[in-house]
Amino acid sequence: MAFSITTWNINSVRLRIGLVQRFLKRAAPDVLCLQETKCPNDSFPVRAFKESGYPHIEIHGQKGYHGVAVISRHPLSDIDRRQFCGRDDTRHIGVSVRHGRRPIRVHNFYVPAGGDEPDPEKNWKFAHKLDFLDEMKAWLGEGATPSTLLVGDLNIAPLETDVWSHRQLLKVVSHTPVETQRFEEVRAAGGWADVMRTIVPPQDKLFTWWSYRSPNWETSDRGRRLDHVWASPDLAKKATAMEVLKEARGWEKPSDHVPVTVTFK
DNA sequence: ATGACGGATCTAATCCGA
Repeated sequence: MAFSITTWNINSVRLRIGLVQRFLKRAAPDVLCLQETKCPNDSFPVRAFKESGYPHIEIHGQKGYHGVAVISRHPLSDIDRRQFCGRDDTRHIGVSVRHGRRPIRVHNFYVPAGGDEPDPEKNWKFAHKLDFLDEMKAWLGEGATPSTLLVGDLNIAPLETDVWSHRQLLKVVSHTPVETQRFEEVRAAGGWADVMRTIVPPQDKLFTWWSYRSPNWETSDRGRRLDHVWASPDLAKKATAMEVLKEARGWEKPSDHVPVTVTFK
């Protein structure tokens, strides 16, 4: 039985509920993981998702900033809303999806962006980002649990081909060596496979985000791969397809991130 | 090197994103 999952930083779920519905009608994933919902739990557009055929909804939101949600065709259980770095942020939700013989555990993350200055001494946001990654590593390390996925906006572009210019972004937050090394440590500690890169070879450029600040985002194509799908090895072996819906960046009033969908057999 | 845009918020100017 095939299973598909989408991760999408939506940058306000209420503002873009129409775009999300359009996407669901077209791509019809089993599970949709959203980040930056920017929406308190009591004003989440639950009804719109139910009308789109997604009755199972678990949210972890707050007013104004951050916020994650899992939207599913299948029942969800064992909900975990974890705090990181002792802060009352809404950057994680874990669920188990009832599907096939054994449930699929899904962790949906919104890793801190890290601010402008890539120096933890001068910039507390960057220090927070590094601490957050260390805490992810400690919590999810010690080998991946089978049948588990970790998706989300991890706010790091790890490979040279995950940015439009490796050389020009080495000192830009999201692609600095301290971040890309940390990213790799978290991935390796958990035994996760970078599924997008098992489908698209590492030598090919692959982006999921294009800045709002470039009016000609498509022709200049100065993107980064900030959104990720990681899988435990047993699931990674079953990945059959991956789509980055670049077209969504050109929709009316778009998010600056596009949806990433992976299908498993 | 800077600034370019866009969203949320006690709807005006400020913080934040990456």
